[in-house]
Amino acid sequence: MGITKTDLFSTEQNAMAHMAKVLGHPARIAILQYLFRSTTCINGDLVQELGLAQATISQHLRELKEIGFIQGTIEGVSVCYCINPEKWAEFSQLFGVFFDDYYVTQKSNCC
Amino acid sequence: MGITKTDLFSTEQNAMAHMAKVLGHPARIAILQYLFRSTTCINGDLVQELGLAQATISQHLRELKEIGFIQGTIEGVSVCYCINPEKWAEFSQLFGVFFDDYYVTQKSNCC
DNA sequence: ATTATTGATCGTAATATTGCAATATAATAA
DNA sequence: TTATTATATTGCAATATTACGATCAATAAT
Repeated sequence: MGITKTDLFSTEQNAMAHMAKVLGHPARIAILQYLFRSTTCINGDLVQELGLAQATISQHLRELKEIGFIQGTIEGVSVCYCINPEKWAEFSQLFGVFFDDYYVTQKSNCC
Repeated sequence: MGITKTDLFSTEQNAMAHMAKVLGHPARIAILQYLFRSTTCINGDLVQELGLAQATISQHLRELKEIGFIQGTIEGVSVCYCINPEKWAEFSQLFGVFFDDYYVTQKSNCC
């Protein structure tokens, strides 16, 4: 099939999985880490930095933007991309809660 | 293509992405959350709990086990699955560091 | 021994993802 | 206007993922 049965799961579970999925590619991890440090934040730099084609980078940027990890501002001919601070904090918290939930709700370690 | 160019990225970036990718499916999120709370931790319960076929659950469990999120112990005919505490702590920390890295290394918010 | 029961694996169909060349678009410069 | 530069989109090929029926291997119950 290849299609995920999203209707079997809660909105939160689907959202969590979607967020993780977007982080599930090394190019997107690398883009985010590059944006952490970038002062210029011009899209074109990324094509130099990573070894991927411009079209491929553009696609990854779109995915990161769609879910909200990053935001883009048009600056003349180029586009300035950077982390979306509000969303970043939100996602960071969601992941934290997910991982901590194990410690909070744990009943017994039966194996 | 459909193949990820892992050689373009660091071991850490690939590891991070792989970990996120495994979390990138709602069934696997649901399985983990179920294991948080389970006291019996028998595999078969998951087939009842989620609405997926046994073969599908088994595949998801394998992925979770391969990367180390969970561990399985054979108990006669059935298999007892639960969170791997050491790995859980490790992965939790890696995600934390990744998200916090933004705040630590941030130079300027240029857009 | 025979027959459930449990869970893993195999094979396969349907769909998704990755990557890139080619092309389109949009803003500025000459 | 025309060229140039920067990014987005489209279309496609290759590969990966998701899901499940069928089957297999191992133990348990009869």
